[in-house]
Amino acid sequence: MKPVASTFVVLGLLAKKPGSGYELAAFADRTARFFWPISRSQLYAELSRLEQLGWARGTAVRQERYPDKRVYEPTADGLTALQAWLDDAPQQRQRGQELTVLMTFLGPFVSRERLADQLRICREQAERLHAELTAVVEHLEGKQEQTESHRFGQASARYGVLQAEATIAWTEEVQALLADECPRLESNQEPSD
Amino acid sequence: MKPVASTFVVLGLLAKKPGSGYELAAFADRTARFFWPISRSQLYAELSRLEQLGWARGTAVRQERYPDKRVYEPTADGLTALQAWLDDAPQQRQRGQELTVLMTFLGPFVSRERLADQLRICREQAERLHAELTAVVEHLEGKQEQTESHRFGQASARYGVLQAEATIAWTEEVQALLADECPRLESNQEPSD
DNA sequence: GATTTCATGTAAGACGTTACATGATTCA
DNA sequence: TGAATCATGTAACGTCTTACATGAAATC
Repeated sequence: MKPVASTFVVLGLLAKKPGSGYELAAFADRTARFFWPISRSQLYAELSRLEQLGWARGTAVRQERYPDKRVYEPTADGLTALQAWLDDAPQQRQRGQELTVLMTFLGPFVSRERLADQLRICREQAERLHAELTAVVEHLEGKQEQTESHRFGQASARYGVLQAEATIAWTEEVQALLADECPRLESNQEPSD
Repeated sequence: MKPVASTFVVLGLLAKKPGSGYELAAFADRTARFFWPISRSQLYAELSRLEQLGWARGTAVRQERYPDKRVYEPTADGLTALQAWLDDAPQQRQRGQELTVLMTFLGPFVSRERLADQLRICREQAERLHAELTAVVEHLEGKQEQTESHRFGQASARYGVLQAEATIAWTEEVQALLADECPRLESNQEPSD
C-alpha cells in the first residue's frame, strides 16, 4: 500500500477542502481536472489508501434525505507527509509540468523556496523545448523541397512552440505573484494587516 | 493482438519515415515526443504487433560496422488501416488534444474534411475550457476574503487559461493553413505548381 | 414516468514504464 | 580506458480506466 503521485493529489485536495468522496470528486472536477485528471473509482481507492496510511480520517455521517456518507479530513501525519513529498519527491522527469501546476495549486503547503525552484526548472524546460521546436520549424521552413509531409510536420511542431510559450508566460506570472507576496526576501510570514 | 492508439502512432511514424526501430525511435524523439511520448520498449512491441497484423513488413539488413538491423515499412493494408482509424476512431474524449496534433502531424493520410472537423472540435473544447476556467479565476478574484489558498487556486487556473489560449491560437493557424491549401473548396489535388 | 443527484465501491483489463540483458564498434 | 552509439528485445510491475453493481430521493 505505497502512496503514488495521485495519492498526494487526493491528499492535497483534501487539505484544501475536506469532504466526502463524492464532494471531493466535484471539487477535483472544478480544479485539478485540467492538470491532473482522476477518475471517480481511483479517487475512492486513494481515499481508502489514505485512511490505511493514517494520513486521513474518515467519519461516517448520517443523512436522512440522501444516502449516508463518509467525510474525510487529513490527519496531522497526512499534512506532514504531504509537505515532505512536495518538498523533495518532484525530482521526477515525468509529468514535470503538471507537477509544477499541482505545487502551485497546493502553494500553501509548499515552502516558498521550493515552489520558486520548481517554477524556475519548469520555465527552463519550457525554454529548452521552445528552442528545440523552433529549430525544427525553421529547419522545415528552410527546405527547398516543401512536401506536404513537411508542412504538416511543421504545423504540429508549432503546437509545441505555442504551448511552450504559454508555459513560459505562466511561470512568469506566478513568479511575479511570489515576488509580490514577499517584497523583501524575508520568510513566508504575512507582514501585518 | 488488437491495435491500440500507440499502434497507429507508430504506424504513422513509419508511414512518414520508414526505418529500423532504432531510427524510428530517434525520429519519434524529434517529432512526436512532445504530443505522444513513447518508450523504446513499447516502440519495439508495436513494431512486432504491426508485423503480426500484416500492417508493416520488416526486412533484415546486414551491416558490417554495426549490428544487423530490421527495417520496417508500412504495407498497403497498413496504410488503409491507418487512414480508416484516422477517419473515424477519434471520437474518443480522452487525449482529444493530442489526437488532434497527431492528426495534423499525419495530415497527408487524413482527408481534409476530417482534419478540419477535428480542428473545429478541438477549438470548441478549448473555448469551453477557457470560458470555464476564466469563470473560476473571476470567481476567486471577486471573493471578499482573499485567502492564500484562493490566490494559489487562481494561479493554477491561470495555467489552464493560458494553455487554452495557446490551443485556440494553434487551431486558428492550422485552419488558415488548410484554407490556404485549397482556396476553392475543391479536393486535395495539387493544382499545378 | 424518466432523468438527475446523491453515494460508494469492485473487478477486469488496458496501457505503459523501468530495469534488466547483451554485445560490437567508434570516439574522446 | 571509458563512454556513447548502434541495435533489439524481455520481464515484471505500476497505474489508471471502463464497465458493472446498487439504490433511494429529488426534480422535471
